[in-house]
Amino acid sequence: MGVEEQLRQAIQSALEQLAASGRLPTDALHAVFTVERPKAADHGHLATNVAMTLAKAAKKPPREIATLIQSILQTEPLIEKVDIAGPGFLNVRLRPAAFHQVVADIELAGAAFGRALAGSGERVLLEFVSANPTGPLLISHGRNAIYGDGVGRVLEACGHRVTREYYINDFGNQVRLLAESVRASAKGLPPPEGGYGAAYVKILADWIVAHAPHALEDDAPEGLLSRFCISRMLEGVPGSEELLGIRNTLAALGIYFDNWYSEESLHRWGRVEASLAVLREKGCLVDLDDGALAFRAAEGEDDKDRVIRKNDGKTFTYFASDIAYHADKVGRGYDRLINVLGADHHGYVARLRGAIEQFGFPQDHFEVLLYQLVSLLRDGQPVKMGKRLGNLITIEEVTDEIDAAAGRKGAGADALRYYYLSRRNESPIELDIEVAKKQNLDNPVFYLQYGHARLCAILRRAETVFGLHVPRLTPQLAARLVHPDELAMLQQLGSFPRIVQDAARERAPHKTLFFLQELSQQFQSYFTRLKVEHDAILPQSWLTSEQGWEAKWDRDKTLARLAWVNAIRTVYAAGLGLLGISAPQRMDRPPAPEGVQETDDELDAPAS
RNA sequence: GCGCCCGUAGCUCAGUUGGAUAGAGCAGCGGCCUUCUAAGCCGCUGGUCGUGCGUUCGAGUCGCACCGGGCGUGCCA
Repeated sequence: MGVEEQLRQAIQSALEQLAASGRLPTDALHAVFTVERPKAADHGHLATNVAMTLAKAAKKPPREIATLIQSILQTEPLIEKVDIAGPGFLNVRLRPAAFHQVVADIELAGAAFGRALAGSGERVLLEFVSANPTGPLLISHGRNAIYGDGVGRVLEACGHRVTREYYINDFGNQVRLLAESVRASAKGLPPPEGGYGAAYVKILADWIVAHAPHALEDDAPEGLLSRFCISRMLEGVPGSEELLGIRNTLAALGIYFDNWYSEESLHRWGRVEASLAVLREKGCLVDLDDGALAFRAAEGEDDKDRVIRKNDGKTFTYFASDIAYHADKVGRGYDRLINVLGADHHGYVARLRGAIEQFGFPQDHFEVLLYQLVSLLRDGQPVKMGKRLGNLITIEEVTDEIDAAAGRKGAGADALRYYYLSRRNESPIELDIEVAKKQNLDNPVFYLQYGHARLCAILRRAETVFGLHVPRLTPQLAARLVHPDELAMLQQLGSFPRIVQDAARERAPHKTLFFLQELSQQFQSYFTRLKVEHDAILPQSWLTSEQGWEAKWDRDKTLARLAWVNAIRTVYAAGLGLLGISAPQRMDRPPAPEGVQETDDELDAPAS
């Protein structure tokens, strides 16, 4: 348990005592208050506003309530001092032992530290990405993929059972247009009106000519040619650098789906008609005068009728499929349905909600997580990107370049994940493609990973050079952990479970990222300071070069710090795991760029 | 017109169900490597939190109005 939770419990029991003795009203027990680390160091380790939030209900001035609570808290063995400040804040100083407890929790839980107990959660269907398989995944799709997966990971950490699902729009007009564009390309003709003209269409066409030429003879809308096109878009064209396939692109980002759900199958199995029959039964279908069929949501759900079948009497809109699809989701018995959509779809949410309600699913368990769109720039200029235009920027185009700059496969995926997860989903993003590709060793994601690698390096060196394994933090060793920075970091580690829960509850994986950023900063600052102060964790050569150095060596302090380092490393790795960012055990110093020392010469060189 | 999202340092963004003197990264300037990884550390510079009212002990945070930007308001997906 972190110190925040310990203090929270102490306050709660203090309130119980005060209520029992009649010094506070009984509703004080339900007080809502914060326990937080104050920004100013002289405000102690923790501060709470409990006296202020109670003032109204207790009909007493905040400082008077604060005095009551103070007198009880001061008897707590782990509390050193309690001050009353300002309008009624309680500032609390803790004894070092209060901070040490979290290490035992981390030792016990290991990589599972921060996760909530299993079994307490819900069965969640998380639908995300679901990009049309009529083109490769673009950099803008990356936000959906990475945000959705981040939400999934953090929900899982809180005990929910998450099923990740990708809805494949393999039916209808866009698929037909892709197939026709491929057919045209195979014949050396330009794409049809509204068709696809990007380079990948040619690659698709070449593959089909080489491996399935008979498909070109099939003119049916959902026929062989469409099927081949979709499967190649999903699985990739073997040997092609440009058409890796959506599934492989996602895998390279560390994103895996449990289900790939076909829209076409809904039609093939009559699920669309079946779900419409249910709606007809409920009386929420409307036959329009021109022959079209529309859905009318319950009062207050949506503002107009939405067409399901066009006025030709036979062509279904995408909404028809979505009704059937969501009816199916409801039927599969999940506790919660979550859809991740770009903000450009938000006008669609009301009708979807209206339809789901008709299938008897509780409204407050259906969530649509909207993220704001990514607008692309190239050197500061807006880039217009459409699947029918030529200038597509794929995910690989960006990640490959970062891989190359960092000299490591996967660096680009880590960098992209960091980039998208470092913003709230409501925050619009302007992504300059040239800047993104140039992200080099200054990339903030490497800062995080470097911190982890450093921790690993300490533990590795302890073993290989000194034969020291990470010990359990016994009380004897804990007594050697008193450096204020060490205690502050333990405080930070203790808040991790709370951060994870907040991130899950608010569907805000970026909170984990900012937590780690702060942890990294604390550690790397501490690490350098010890070096300067000649108080390194492991014995240094200035010590070991002397005869009988071991007599001067504070072995317990080293051991205590190893336990401490290992606790940080554990939380670090857990946090990176929640972000889907890799946690390298080693990051060797990159070679110094050549020619750096020559730069002055140019300035000093006499003009010739 | 109406609906949703956003507006915080030069740039990119955090800001814990309203808390004390609003933070970080990048960029800029100045320092720190014979010793556990310098992909690092320390310091400095940088703010009318879009504007104005209101709610209260207290507002970047909540309410209203306005300004500015994005998206939506398709029988496209």
